[in-house]
Amino acid sequence: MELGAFIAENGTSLSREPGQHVFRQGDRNSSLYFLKSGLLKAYYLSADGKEHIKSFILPGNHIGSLMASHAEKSCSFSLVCLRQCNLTMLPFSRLYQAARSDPAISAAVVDLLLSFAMKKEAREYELLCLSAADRYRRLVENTPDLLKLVTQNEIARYLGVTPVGLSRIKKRLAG
Amino acid sequence: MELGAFIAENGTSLSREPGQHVFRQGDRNSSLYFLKSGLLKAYYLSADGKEHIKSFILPGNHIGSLMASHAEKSCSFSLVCLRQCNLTMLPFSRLYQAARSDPAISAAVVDLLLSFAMKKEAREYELLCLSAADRYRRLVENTPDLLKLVTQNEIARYLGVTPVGLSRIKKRLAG
DNA sequence: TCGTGGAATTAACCCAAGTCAAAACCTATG
DNA sequence: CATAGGTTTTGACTTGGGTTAATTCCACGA
Repeated sequence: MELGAFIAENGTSLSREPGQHVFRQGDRNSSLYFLKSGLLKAYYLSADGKEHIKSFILPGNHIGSLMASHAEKSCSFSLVCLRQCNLTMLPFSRLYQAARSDPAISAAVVDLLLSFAMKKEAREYELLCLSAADRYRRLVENTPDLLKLVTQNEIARYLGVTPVGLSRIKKRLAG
Repeated sequence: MELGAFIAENGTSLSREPGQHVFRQGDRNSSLYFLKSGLLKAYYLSADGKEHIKSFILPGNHIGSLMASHAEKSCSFSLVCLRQCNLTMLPFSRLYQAARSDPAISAAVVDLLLSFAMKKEAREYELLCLSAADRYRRLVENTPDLLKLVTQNEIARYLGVTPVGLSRIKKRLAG
């Protein structure tokens, strides 16, 4: 992958222990992160202290705050390690600069944004059209491996229900 | 705007009457549409016949099915005119082709995808973290003009509640 | 093997929102 | 005006999920 090579060459490596943050909601962080190994959790913390999980990031995937990178705003979510993580960090600006002169990089950036947009669109669909029970069923079907990596507690907050709620949903589906 | 000029030159114009579709859920349509005037509604129709509104498109904005354009899939939603519409249509492929040779176009495509991704991300946030009442309040604050353009019925399905539900929410907020 | 702490389940209660159906309200048209 | 259409509101009932707190389950280390 072109982009992977570029990031590997130009980015800086970092590693983090479980529980450590890569960045926090409110930070100014306009970098793109590539996860080499480990497991990340991207989450929102609402005013009343409730956690809502935006996504889990598995090795081989990218993450970064678009808002902070492009809208002169601060990060709208936090990024924390659930496992020991090895990442590569690269400022978005450096990537765009490279894209300007190298068509292959440019195409890779388009691909990256595209796959990102499609993921977000799929999630929008699930949150808008499906019930919590349906979302859980889908998760079990599509990414059963994730269930083994994180607690049910976190699955619940990813699906948009409370842990208690998810427990009941499971019971209903099983019964 | 570079991109606007390119689309205007290379795209084909079309117009549609209220109620007519630009494309339907299940279609193979890999074009990007630019709305010159009118009002569009992008919506999902679920298996049990329920409509969920993905977004409203106002003049000056773009819309198209990323899924259909890039994942060899069919459109996951339908696009219909709520008013008389004037659009410009351009196959995504033509855009990418142009982007390969013209850095300005390439940058514009990146911008387009970026703003698209950010919109989707904001919507994901609202659906995941906010209550229906909060989403309604936000809508009233941020896009009050939209309330005048579409029925409350449609606002409800955009917010993820039933028309009856929204009526009650309004009452509660007012009381 | 026993405790200890976190995770998951269960129970009891409440409220928001769905459903269905009826009523009230518009707005345009003949 | 009067009516017919669609839109919004209201009512009565049901249900899914939140909240809190108690209980059970489990994994792990002393």
